[in-house]
Amino acid sequence: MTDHQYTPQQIEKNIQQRWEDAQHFKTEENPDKEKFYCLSMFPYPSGRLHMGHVRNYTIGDVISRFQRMQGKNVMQPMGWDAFGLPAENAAINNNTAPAKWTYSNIEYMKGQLKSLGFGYDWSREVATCKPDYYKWEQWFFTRLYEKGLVYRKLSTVNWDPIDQTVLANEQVIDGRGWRSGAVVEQKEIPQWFIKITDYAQELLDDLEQLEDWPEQVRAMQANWIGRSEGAEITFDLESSIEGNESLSVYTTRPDTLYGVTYLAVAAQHPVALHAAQTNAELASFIENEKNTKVAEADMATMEKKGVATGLYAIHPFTGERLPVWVANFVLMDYGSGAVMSVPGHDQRDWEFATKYGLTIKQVVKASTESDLSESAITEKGELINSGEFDGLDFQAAFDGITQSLESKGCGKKKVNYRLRDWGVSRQRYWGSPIPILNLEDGTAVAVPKEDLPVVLPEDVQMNGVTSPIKADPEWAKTTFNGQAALRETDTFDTFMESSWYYARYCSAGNENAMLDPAQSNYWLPVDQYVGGIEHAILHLLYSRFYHKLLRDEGLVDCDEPYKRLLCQGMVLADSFYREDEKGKKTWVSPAEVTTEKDEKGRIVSATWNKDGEPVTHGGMTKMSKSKNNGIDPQAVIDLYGADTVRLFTMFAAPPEQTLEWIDSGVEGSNRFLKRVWKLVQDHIERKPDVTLTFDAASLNKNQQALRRELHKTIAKVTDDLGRRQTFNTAIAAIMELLNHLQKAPQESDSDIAIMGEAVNALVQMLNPITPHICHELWAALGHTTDIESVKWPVVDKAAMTESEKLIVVQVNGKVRAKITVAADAAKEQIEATALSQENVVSFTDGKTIRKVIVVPGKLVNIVAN
RNA sequence: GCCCGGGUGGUGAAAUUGGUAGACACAAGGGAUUUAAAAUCCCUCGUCGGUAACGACGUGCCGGUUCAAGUCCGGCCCCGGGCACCA
Repeated sequence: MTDHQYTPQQIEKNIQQRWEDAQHFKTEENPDKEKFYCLSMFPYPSGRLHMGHVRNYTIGDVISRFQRMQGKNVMQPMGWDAFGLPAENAAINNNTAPAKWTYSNIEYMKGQLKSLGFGYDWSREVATCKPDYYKWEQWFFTRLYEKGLVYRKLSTVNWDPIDQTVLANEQVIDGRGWRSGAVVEQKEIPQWFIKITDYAQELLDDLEQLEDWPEQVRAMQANWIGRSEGAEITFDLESSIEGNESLSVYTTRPDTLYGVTYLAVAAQHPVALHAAQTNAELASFIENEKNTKVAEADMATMEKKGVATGLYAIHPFTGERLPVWVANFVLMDYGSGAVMSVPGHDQRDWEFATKYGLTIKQVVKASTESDLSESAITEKGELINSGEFDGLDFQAAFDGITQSLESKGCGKKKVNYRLRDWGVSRQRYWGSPIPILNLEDGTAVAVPKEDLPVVLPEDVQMNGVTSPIKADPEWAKTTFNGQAALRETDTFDTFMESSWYYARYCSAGNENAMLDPAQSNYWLPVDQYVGGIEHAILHLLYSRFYHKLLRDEGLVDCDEPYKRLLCQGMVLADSFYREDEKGKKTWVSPAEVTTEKDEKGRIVSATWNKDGEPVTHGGMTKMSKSKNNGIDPQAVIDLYGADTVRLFTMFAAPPEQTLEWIDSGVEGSNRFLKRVWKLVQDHIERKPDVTLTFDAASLNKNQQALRRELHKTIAKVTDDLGRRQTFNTAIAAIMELLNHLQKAPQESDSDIAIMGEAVNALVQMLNPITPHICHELWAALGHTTDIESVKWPVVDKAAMTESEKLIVVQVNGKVRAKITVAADAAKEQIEATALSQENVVSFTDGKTIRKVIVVPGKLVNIVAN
């Protein structure tokens, strides 16, 4: 017998304990059942769950429980993205070791996840900082190394000259080291790269398969990959430089070749460096550029600057002498680090040419009146001043000129990508060691499989400057085939761990292999992935890349890791601040503010509870530390229970939109659950006979209407939770149903029987969203089987059919009357009824009826004038 | 600059295939119950006019297609996100 009061805290604790004891959410491969793999992005164990986590994981749990109730074999795992810089910082601040801090956070947050009732299979839990996880990542990296997909090259890092250490980008604040305050320098050190560019085309092409991904994410990935079609063109130099007789450029506009009036190279280009040896002005320009890159890297519209090298190249078709310039807008790491400049048809080249008095030549006809002294003509069009190619359109000119270049051996079509290879070296401590040995003879080898994992020591002292494995000279020392060797002391980018965790869940704990294909091929691809939009590019792209690497290693057999993707929106809350004389804002937590509202409900004034003095309302902003407006989920769970938090989170906005956290809205959600509780308890108190049935044919009008309402709701909720994933409208439909049920009289046996049908369905439909209260009510309704293992309510089509329909009557598109007609009424009859309506008559009076449109079951539109 | 989203009551939103704009909820106002409060229940709630029935207007702006437009098309304004000297 259940309580008359809804007491979420007690109910929730009991059921969570039962789930845990019974290992209720543990899953195994079962070929007889359709599988469903639902994955939420695993959290970084920062200490406490925030509202963003709650939203993310509630969405995942609702989908999981819904799919479970569709009879599928649902796996929903959870783990920890446990490596990363914050642990190092926290360790220093708390005088502990990153490992200890991380493990205790995991412990706490795991408890929080359980208190929200998420149905995770904890037997598959992974923590990426554990050797049994990163061992396989290291092994896989050595496989890639052997396949030639990994290479080492010099690459730039942020260098703190006082601390003598490498800084991560987030440790550089306004160009200075976060701890030392020293001006950060750029330094070149050898780092490891994985050849993601080898897969650029496939990563681009396969985006088309991802029909169930948000369009936005696909567009962002396509932009990031940045494919462009053009030509590589080689210009002979007038005189050779250090054995090089030519200069190669990349262009997407080979059609404008006749408009080239100069070439431009990057400051780091070998040609530039060579010329600088005998050109002091150029040398200082190059030196200056080095510094500018550091201090003004974010300047979006930097002035176009350059210096002539004094060198000349020869136009492959006209033989003209083209001066070679060094320009600050040419990027060394895109294309070949050199461009052909067509100031007549490229705005950037035009600005540069105008500034330095270089020739501007028109070779494409302008469609409108354009003046080359105003700006470049960038549209594509018919060629002029281009010798034999005059009169060709863009495509014909593109093809003709590249073919001609190719036959002369000085050019060819080329596809370029914006995407760069993935640099995976980090000079941090709290990450997986890179499994490479540097031998005395200067060569590098992969750590042999039997010596893996290269274990990261966990019991360390952090000094805040140098990584403990770099600070300890002994750690790196080892041998390889009798030869002295030094271990790599850099660690992997943490994206390495998060790129394959989804697959490891399928074979979690396997000590003999990274993945067991029998398991991964049963579960993969992930059917539903849920996470934040902030991972739209890097994580999702690296992860897709890694999946293809796993496929090519024979560990998985599908092409893409995530079938359907849902990116949830941010969680916002009111923010409040106080400004001092200097304009510095101090943010006050909304939990400590009392607000006054006008009759429209808008905040007109706010005071800080601590001193009773006013604070300014800063509007609804993303919950963040900087705005001090984070709402602690734990406090809300303690007050209202997890079900209320889950319900509000899913109801207040569609999942991909921003969610405004409103206390009164949370109360409203709690109110709804209390009403559900009361409705079901009232029904139970009528002591309904479980065998009580009704004869569908002999129901009165109101009873029929109620059943119609119920079955329409079942159809809508099923579609909203499954196909549409608009959880907010599913909940609205259930609320509407509750409103109807509350008003339904309970006089006859058939009244009670219909109510029984309805409350059972309602509890089932609500279960994915608020599982605790639903499990409790389900048991109270006398069921002994688990609510999630019984069949999802089925739509009774007969109950949905209406004998009469409400039809809207419009005159010239405006509603003038509403009529009720028999569902099978003939068109003519509907038309006649519509035309006889008093209001319709008055609006058509004196007019001629031109046309009558009848949309069966919906509306009649009478066109008259 | 380029590429995606989006703009609907006091507020969050709904309207799925072009067919009753504002479901559901929050806030607000009024009432019942109560010694009182909380809780609960009932009513009103886009704007303007009207006691009402009802009417006019109304989905960022201008125009178009259509019997019918929040929804489709063209142009513009504003907001959010992503990318950006990418040749």
